[in-house]
Amino acid sequence: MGRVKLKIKRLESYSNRQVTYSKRRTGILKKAKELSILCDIHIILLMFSPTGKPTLFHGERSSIEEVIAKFAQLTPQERAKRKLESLEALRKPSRNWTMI
Amino acid sequence: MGRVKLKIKRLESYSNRQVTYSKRRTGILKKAKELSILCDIHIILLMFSPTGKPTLFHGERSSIEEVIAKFAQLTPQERAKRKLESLEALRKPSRNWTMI
DNA sequence: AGCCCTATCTATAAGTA
DNA sequence: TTACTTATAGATAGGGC
Repeated sequence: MGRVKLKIKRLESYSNRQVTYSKRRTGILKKAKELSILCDIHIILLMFSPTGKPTLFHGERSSIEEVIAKFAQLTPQERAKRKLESLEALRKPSRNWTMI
Repeated sequence: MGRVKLKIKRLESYSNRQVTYSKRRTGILKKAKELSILCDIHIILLMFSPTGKPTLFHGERSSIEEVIAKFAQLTPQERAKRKLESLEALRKPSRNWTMI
């Protein structure tokens, strides 16, 4: 969608990967938000920049735990039992996150 | 991106939400795949159709467990210890999933 | 319920300052 | 580099089968 048609393969230049990530991150986040609103659905988008910085998007209706539990088709009982223990770390503050 | 500019709000009609979901799902999956390849990054996209059918995309380099563990900044040791127990259900077969 | 079409809107690759 | 611009490629809303 630019001046030139890109081949979809790993960009050679690191700085190019950063610039492209930055631009496309904005775009895909917008798409995820629009989709979640228009169609009233649960959605999770989790991605890492080339430098390793994570971005998490989830719809307004749901936390990441809820969506993943839904995906795993856990019953509420199972969910409570397991407590989605491994995901609790996601709630720890003071991380280099972008949470949306 | 169509004949008319859509207002980004919940679509009134259920059938319309389904149709729009189907179209935009294709689009956002393509974006996720392109981003993961171009920028050589980890990414997870998990979404549910209006009927509740889940779709999971993850880059070729990583499983959902790996990406989420990375996000949670678990060490390999922690990861092994916890075994990401709650996510094991994701591996169960014969679900109504689209895994990509 | 899909699957094509295409006018129209949107994202973005390079370019520019 | 940090934005901003814009020509162009890409996504999609509504319509037709």
